[in-house]
Formats: sequence, structure tokens, C-alpha cells
Amino acid sequence: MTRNLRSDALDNRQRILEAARTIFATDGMDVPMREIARRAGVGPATLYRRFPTKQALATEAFAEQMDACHVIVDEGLADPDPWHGLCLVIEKLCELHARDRGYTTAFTTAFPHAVDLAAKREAALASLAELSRRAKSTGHLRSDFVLDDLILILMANGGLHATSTHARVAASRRFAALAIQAFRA
Amino acid sequence: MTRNLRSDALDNRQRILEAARTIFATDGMDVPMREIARRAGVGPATLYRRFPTKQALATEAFAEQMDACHVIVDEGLADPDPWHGLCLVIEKLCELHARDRGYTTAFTTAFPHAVDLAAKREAALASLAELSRRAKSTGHLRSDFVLDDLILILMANGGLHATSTHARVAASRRFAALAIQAFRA
DNA sequence: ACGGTAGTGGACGCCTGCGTCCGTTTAGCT
DNA sequence: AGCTAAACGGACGCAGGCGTCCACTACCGT
Repeated sequence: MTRNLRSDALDNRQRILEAARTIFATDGMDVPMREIARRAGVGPATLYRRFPTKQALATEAFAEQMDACHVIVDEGLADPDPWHGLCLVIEKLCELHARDRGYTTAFTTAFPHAVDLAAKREAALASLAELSRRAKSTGHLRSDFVLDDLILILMANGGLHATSTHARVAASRRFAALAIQAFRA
Repeated sequence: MTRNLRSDALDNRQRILEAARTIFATDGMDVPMREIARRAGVGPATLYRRFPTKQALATEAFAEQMDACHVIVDEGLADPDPWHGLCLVIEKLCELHARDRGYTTAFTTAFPHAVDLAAKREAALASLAELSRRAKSTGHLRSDFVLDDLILILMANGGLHATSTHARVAASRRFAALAIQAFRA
């Protein structure tokens, strides 16, 4: 996709993505496209040419966050102690979402349209299901835990607002601890 | 405040508040003032004359929700079993916020400006502190519980999005149950 | 070095929401 | 019934975001 671009165009594209990542993370999702273009040092037309819709931009911009999600889940699954692994997953996912303000909203709202992400999401959920199954079998995780509970927690974690990123991360950490308490058998 | 109004003006005022309550509850807070006026069957000017800012409108519109909050807290405080009272407070507050989409955001964002509400809020928090103190003394509530945890939970509860009110309430119910688990000693 | 073409960004028109003005209507008192 | 002031709402101008067009720029192959 990025092959046939001229060198300067590719450069601009990179700068747009970088700017988008920064702004989305700090200011959230409802930022004018103009502002992103301004920060990237390009005109609006260039931005629109590369990314026709804000969705498309967000999808690309958050690709690495998506990868980070899967790494986290895989690490959890690889942990010899399933319960410990699950706890880590919860803590890390909460923190990831707290650090990046736009990611949560992009993740939840952008989702129905991004088909390729859906597949990855399914895979991650399957891994989480397996992890929780194992954690239950060790007796540390409540037997009535369902996967929806975890999703519920993540969605709720997204509701944690604060003025600074630092405060948001702190709140998220405390919240993750509470969630783990709630899930403990 | 509503004394010196002419009868038709007062009638319009009532209709505006009613429309605002309905719309805020279902569609959330970012609804054009125009839309509220339209539903109330008045012109924009009338709406702006009665409520110069959306804040002012929201404050009045959610007055009864605020009262409901305090009733809930008082009921919890009156419960002979403090832990049971606290659980009821959590469940009811979560449900109240889930039912009314705009209330949570209005509550959190409008707050610094509404001075008279601040006093009520302080009173409610004091009651909650007392209730949690008692619940701790019975040994049912975790000793390391702090009031901020409850606020954290309420904020997180506000992050629960869903297409229908019904689904949101259901999610909120499950969430409240998890929160109670997390707080149990 | 130069021509062709991919790439650029300023500028434009459109739309939506905001807050206010002013000519008209209507309640309420006599 | 008639008068007056309160109340109304359509209409206006403003501001900001959106998506697109087109004259100009600069990369790249020869």
C-alpha cells in the first residue's frame, strides 16, 4: 500500500500518522482533522488524500496499540500461573487504555467497520477465554466469571476521566486492583 | 425565581425542562439547544431567555436526579445493616446513572460552576463516609476501602456505553455486583 | 538538465450550531 | 373592551469544521 508512493509523499504520510498518534492520545478522538494536518505540517488536502475518513486514519494510527494488546494477551497466556497471567493482562490492558485517551473510543466506535481488526479481536478473545478457563481450574478465579465481565471492566475503565494522563493512569491502576479483587474466588 | 413569570411563560418553562430531561436522558448531553426548543414547542430565543447557558438548563433539569441521589444515600444510611445499606447505595446509584445518560456527564462536567450543588455533594459524601465507616466496623467492608474507591466506581460506571437503555442498565447491574465483590472484606 | 507527472496546500463553498435582535402576539389588569 | 408590558419566535450574522478543486511545486527517470 505504501509502496508506490513517492519519497516525499511517504514522508508526509509518516508525519501525519505520528501527529495523529500524539494528538489522539492526549486530546482524544474529537479533534478536527485540520489540527492533525497542521501539526503534521501538511495541508488538509494531503491528509484527506491519504486517509479519506477519520476512521481510516485511526485504524492505522492505532495499529501498534492493537499489536500491544495482543502481546499483552499472549504474555498472559504464556504465564505459568494462569491467575497471575490474567491479573497481569487486566492491569496492563487497563493501563494501556488509560495512557492513550483516544484508543478506547477508537476501539469501541470504529470497530464494526474495521473488518481485519475484528479477526484479531476474536483471536484475542479466544486467548482470553482459554486463559480464564485455566485460571478457573486452579481455583483462583471465580467459577461464575464470564468473558463479558472482563469486557465490562475494560469498558468501564474507559470511563475514567481525569485532567492529566498521570492522574488517569493512577485511577486506572487502582481500578484494575479492584477488578482483580472482584474476580478472585 | 419562577414567581414573577406570566402564566404562559411559566408553562413554556415547564415544557422546556420536561423536554430537556427526556432528551438528555436518552441522547446524552451533546444535543443542540435548538433540538430541545423544537421538542418543547418554543423558539430558540425563549429557551435562551430562560436558560442562558446549557449548564443552567442542565442544573435545573437534573435537580430531581440530584434529590434522588440524596434519597438513595439517606436510605442507605438509615439501613440497620451498614454493609447492606452500602450495597444498596452502590446498586441504586449505578442504576440511576445508567438510566439517565446525560446525568453522569452533567454531574461531572457541570460541577465546578454549580456552587449550590457542591454543598449538597459534600453532604452526600459525608454521609457516604459515615456509612462506609460503619460498614467497616461490622467487618463486612474491606478495611482499606477509601471513599475515592466509590467515586472511582461511579465514574467507571459512567463509561458503560450501550445502544439501548435496557442494555446499559443490565451492564450497570452486573458492574455494581462486581464492585460489591471488590469491596467485600 | 529537463520534461512529465505525482504530489501539494491554499482557498472555496457548504453545513451546522450558536446567541441575539426586533416586529408581533398575548396575558392580565382596569 | 382596551391598554400595556411581558413574552414569543422567526430571522440574522457569526464561527468553525468538513470535503474538494486547481494552480503550483518538486521528485524521478531519461
